[in-house]
Amino acid sequence: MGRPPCCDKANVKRGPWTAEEDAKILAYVSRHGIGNWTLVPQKAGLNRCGKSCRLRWTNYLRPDLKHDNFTPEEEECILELHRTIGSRWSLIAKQLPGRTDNDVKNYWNTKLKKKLFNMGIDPVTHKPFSQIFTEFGKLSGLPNTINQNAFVNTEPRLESEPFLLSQEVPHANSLQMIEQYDRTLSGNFLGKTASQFQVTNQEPLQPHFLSEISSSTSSASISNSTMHFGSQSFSREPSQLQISPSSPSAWNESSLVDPFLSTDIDHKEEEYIIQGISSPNNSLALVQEEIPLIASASIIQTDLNNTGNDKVVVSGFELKSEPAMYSMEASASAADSFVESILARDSQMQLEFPELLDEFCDY
DNA sequence: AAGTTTCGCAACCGCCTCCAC
DNA sequence: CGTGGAGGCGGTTGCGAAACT
Repeated sequence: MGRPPCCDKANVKRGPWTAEEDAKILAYVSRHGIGNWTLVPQKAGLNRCGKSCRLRWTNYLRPDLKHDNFTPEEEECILELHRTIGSRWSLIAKQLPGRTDNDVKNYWNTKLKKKLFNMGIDPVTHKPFSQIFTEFGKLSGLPNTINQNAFVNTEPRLESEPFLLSQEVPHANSLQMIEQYDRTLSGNFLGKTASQFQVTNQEPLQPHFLSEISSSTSSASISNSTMHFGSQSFSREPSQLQISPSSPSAWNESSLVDPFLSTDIDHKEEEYIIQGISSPNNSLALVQEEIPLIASASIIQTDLNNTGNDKVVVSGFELKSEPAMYSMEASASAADSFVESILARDSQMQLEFPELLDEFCDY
């Protein structure tokens, strides 16, 4: 039944191809074109599996292939397409003339994945790690200190000193149009003034992509001297820090699920409205008026371990310049209808079923 | 200069769908 | 209609080159 095997799998040659073998494939294809690859080894005089011949041709010998480095435009296209459709390398490669799915896959695995990781972005979801951990903390009910301490919060902190938060200038990067802020502030915030604690933070800011803004700005903005995080806002009353709980309706229900309920931890995790925040030193203020900031989220935790220190995690994006459109715009116009339909579908789903897309389409 | 580690990428592996038999 | 190979694809590996110690 079925077809006969294309070759004697046990006795075909494997491993690197020689120039002579390459020449045989090239000669065969130039004479007969591409057809049934199972016949190629026999007709071209090669002791190789037909599948291996096809791979050698499509990934290396094809005359239309580029063998030079990926351009910044190609890189941005890969990033944007991967963010949208995930690791569908063949679809991504179709948008990059002269590149194979293997090229794109290798470039992703060796360069882009690390690049994103170093920028504080999860290469799978393309979201900032801090956002993922925050969301995970809310979903699982884990106290967020665990998440932050484990993955994000490595900054040194001094407590019971005046509030300080420096704003370092990040390094330049071609993809970088905005800067991400992820900061954990420590101190006993509730009922305290800024002079009663200090937060230092000298870490360079992490760059981030414009694409993340769209999903995060709906609840965040900054205007003049007030920074708003959803229902929370920071204003600049001199030398005063006031953080007060929002109304109970603003509490995140899921965050109240505490896996450690059986312990003696006094679980007070909740969301707050931050009515005021300021610094005794304007040059080191958390928010300086002249910096355009688009914030994404903030989590405040009160003294989960009765250490006398509350924690505030602030995430935001500083718009560095007028955002140029990604090369995706150009490439999409030339994209084949399949990819376009996927992108259109995802956009439509994002509008109609954002929860579904977040949950099931995190490639 | 030699040894070790990391990087880059070609090639292979294994799974899935399609389709010839 | 069932079987199993071809073709396609994404994931992984192995090895030579480059970088580092």
